[in-house]
Amino acid sequence: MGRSQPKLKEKHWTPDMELEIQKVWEQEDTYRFNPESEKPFFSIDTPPPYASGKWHIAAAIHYSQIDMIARTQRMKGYEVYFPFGIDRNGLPVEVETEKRYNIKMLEYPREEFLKLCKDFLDEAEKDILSISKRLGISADFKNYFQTDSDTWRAVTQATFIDAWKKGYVYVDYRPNNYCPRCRTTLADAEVEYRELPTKLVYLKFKVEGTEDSVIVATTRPELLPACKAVIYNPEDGRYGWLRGKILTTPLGKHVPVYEHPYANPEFGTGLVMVCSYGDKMDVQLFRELNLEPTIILNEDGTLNEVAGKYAGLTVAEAKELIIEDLASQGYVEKVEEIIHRTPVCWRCKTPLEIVPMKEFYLRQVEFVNELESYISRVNFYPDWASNYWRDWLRSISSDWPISRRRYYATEIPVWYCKSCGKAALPPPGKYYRPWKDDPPFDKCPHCGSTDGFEGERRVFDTWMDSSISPLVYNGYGWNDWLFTKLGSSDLRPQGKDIVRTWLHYTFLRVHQVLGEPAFRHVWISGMGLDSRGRAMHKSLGNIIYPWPMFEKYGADAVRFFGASEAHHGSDFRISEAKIEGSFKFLQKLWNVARFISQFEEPGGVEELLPTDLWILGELNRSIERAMTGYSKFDFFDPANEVRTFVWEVFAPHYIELVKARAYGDDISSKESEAARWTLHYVLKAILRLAAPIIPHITDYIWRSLYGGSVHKELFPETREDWNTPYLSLGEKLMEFDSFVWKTKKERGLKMKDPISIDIPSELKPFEGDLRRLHNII
RNA sequence: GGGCCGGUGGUCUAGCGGCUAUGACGCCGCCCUUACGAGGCGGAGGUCGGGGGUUCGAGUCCCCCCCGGCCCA
Repeated sequence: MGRSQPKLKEKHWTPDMELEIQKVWEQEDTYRFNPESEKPFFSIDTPPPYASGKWHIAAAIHYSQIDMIARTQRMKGYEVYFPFGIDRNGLPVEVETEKRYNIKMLEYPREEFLKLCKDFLDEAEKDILSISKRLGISADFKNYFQTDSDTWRAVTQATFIDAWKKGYVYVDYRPNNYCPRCRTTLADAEVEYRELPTKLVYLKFKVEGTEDSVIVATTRPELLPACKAVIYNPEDGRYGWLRGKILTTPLGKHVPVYEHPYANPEFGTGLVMVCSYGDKMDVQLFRELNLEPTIILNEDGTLNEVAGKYAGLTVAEAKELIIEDLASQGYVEKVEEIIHRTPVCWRCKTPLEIVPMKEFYLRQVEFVNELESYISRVNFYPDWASNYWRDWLRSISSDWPISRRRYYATEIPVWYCKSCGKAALPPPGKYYRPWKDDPPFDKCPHCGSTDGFEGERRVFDTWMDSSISPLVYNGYGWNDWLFTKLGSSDLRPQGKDIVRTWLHYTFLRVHQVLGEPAFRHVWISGMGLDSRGRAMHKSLGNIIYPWPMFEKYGADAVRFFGASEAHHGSDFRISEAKIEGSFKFLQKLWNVARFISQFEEPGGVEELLPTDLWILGELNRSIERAMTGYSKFDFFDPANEVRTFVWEVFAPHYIELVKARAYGDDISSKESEAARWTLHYVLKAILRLAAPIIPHITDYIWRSLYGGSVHKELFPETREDWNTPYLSLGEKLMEFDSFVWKTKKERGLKMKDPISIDIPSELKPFEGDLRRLHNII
């Protein structure tokens, strides 16, 4: 009869069954990348997650979506290179290490501090790797990358040496964002802004040669010793009479007055003090007005001897004291408490200062036009996401300061000749640590001296490492054979929040190395928010952690939720109730498969009945819609299409209609075979269609019923011969089912009780199946 | 202050000038029907962010504003 015990024994799908299938994947090495493959390659520039703190569910969902991209491309016939990396460089680990051991990095032996950082990273890394594996990420975890490995750092240094030779690197002394806590220069891209309370102090300035005085409002009275001018807006009628006048500051210094549009008439009194340097505007004004800056800050954020009696104090201390002093001398008109938009360090949130320092710069201003031309050569998903990058490119006005006065990062590979002082660079290819190692040469290339060298102690901005990920992953600098095959990565997946850093710097660096766009595809995702639409933060207590979700519902439920919640690119809200809802769908799919698994799959079929052709037509339509979503790396439509098809159409209508036929009681074997063949055909198509999104349950079912792995299959294709006129009757058919069920309920009949009811003439083709289902007499 | 994206029942979503605005999840009743940690039937719930305008007719086109997110100044 073709009917037996279900091949799927378990009555329910449970999360621990995912672990079984993961074990099989590991043993089989199911996702192994074969560099010798004849298939076209597709390589993904996996974002290396930072090894610190715990992952929350939004990060897990983000990575599961990236995994869906990899799986999609495999099922489209590509040989997919899906590396995995862990980001371990930079400030966060230093800050964490300082906190954990209650030490200060700069007062701690460098070598030992690095060791403490490494221990911390090794530990944090484990959590990320285990979550990623539990999610079913099909990346290569056996050969994962670390951004602090000798290999990676050697490539970072090699690309720097390359840039140096090409003239893209220079050293300059200029005012920069400076974090007094981390004691390092920061790039514009690393600056964040906070609304912080501060004091707005109204100070009295005398107008020289008159008895008049004017009031200047400032949030930075402690910079008064470095005040070099006062400005007002040319539109501001109150101050026209000040043109060309000299003011005397409360400290007795004489400063000129200028008209300048930067002065905001609405702020304070409309008169603005120009100091070196209160903010970015001051930097600009010193340049434009050709003023001579006076440096008032030390590297540790305290004031220097220029500040006179305030020397040695921190900015905050000096501010309080100077307000007090000036007030007692009658110079303070009033003090207001205001909320001020303050630049802070992206990592430690300390308010930044502007301090001139000698730093290495990588040229980017001169590349902006070429980079912008890449926007039209690269596919963005969603397409409007390219705006994020375009806007940033158009706002770039200065080069990238790449040197940092930190420890846990890639060292700048430069030695300075003790005789002539000039910089000497080693040959590329090795990892160099100039602060502790001797240079690989003993003669100065500039002056020929053999007096020895001083090693550079500074390190690179961590984005110098991250920005070459598509090169390092693919073999550049360590496996030429692989890199020749793969080139730079094909696709960059990342969040929208790091476009100005990771995406921009990558395009810049790869352009400088290869002279072409880093990627063909850029996939920018939205942010995962809590159920009320807020970002998840420790301080809000709204973080959902992944492990409890895995234990209750499994990775596939989390993944399916992540795919079905929102279209790609928009922010999405995460709630446990919805993950539970996804789990219910998996249950439904399991039971559908379990039901079908009791029937032998016929080797072929002679003739299909109208009901069979109808569902195959529906399947065609679902495949088409799902594939449109997959082609845009948007998993919303595929997930919802599969769910709707299985839950709303296939299970409640088709399966019910052909159940009797499939069982084969009182029916010709030909007709029974048609039903059984169709059931299996549809199930196989559905499993393949859903496999990238829910890889565990689909593979478990596939292996149990058909052998081999669903992940070695290609996507199902539509078939023209399934597009029959029966498809257009589907809606009527399902409406009629509901009508009969409703009528039986109204008449107090049980579902299998016989009923006398007219079948609409247009549904005559389905008459046999309808009569058997509803017991129509 | 500027840019980008979005704003359709609690949540997600269809809609892309034309009948009383889709569907799902969730919620509330009633029922039980051997693939089903399910299912069936019914129900509540929406000023389509607000205001103007174009049109015979607007979630749907135009303008202004408001709100949210991200980015920038």
